[in-house]
Amino acid sequence: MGLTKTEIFTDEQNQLSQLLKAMAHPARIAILQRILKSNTCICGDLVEELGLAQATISQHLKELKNAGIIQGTIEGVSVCYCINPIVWKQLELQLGAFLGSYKGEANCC
Amino acid sequence: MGLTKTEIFTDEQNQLSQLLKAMAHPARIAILQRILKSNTCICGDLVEELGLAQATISQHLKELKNAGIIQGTIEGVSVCYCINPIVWKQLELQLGAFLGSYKGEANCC
DNA sequence: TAATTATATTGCAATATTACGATAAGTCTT
DNA sequence: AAGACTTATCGTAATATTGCAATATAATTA
Repeated sequence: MGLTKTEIFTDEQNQLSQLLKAMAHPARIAILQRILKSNTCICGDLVEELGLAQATISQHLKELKNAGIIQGTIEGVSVCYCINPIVWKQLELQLGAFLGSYKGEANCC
Repeated sequence: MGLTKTEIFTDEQNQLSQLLKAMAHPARIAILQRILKSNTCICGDLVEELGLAQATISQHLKELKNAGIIQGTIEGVSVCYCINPIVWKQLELQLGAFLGSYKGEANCC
């Protein structure tokens, strides 16, 4: 096995889990935080700032890009990455609704 | 390799990525949604409602429990799971701050 | 055009995850 | 205690992820 059974879940569940998975790595959180901080985009600064090899950073960026969370633009020699506003907003809404649907303590456990 | 370099990240980054990872699977999202819906807890209903084997569900529950997102109480023959309010709130805050720190479009890409 | 710089891709080894059957462990009923 | 029932754990096979060196690709500069 070892293969997630996506067929049995809703599109929403699969989609949300994809986005979460893309963010579920400390390096990718660090990358996103870095992008959020320098409101402007960044590029290979990451390789210096995080302690990971260039190939590894590039791979993490690719995953974030594949998930649609960030987008990259070629800027001369380097590449400039930034948040994809649409996906980010969607994530914010979806996650907000999900997390917010918990109505504290009450009855259980 | 194949081993995440947690040493080089902050506790916050590692912790948040752990929580996200625990939720980053459609089955575990489905489980959480199920728990959120029946505000009360649930148990082996999941095995019937999701189309996964009992061992698989049990494993997913264990992961959610290990991450601290849910907690289980033995209730006679069955086990009752529910949200851990403290961790949930923390997640809500941390993620809210993270996602909310993006100040739309502006300059880039 | 050649050298330089920045990023992407490939190939690989180590480790992690997913799913499940089989089985163990625990609780309840009789 | 014996059986029924629920949940956990173990073992295993398939697949995915992580990280990096090496190399390829692309743009800029000399």
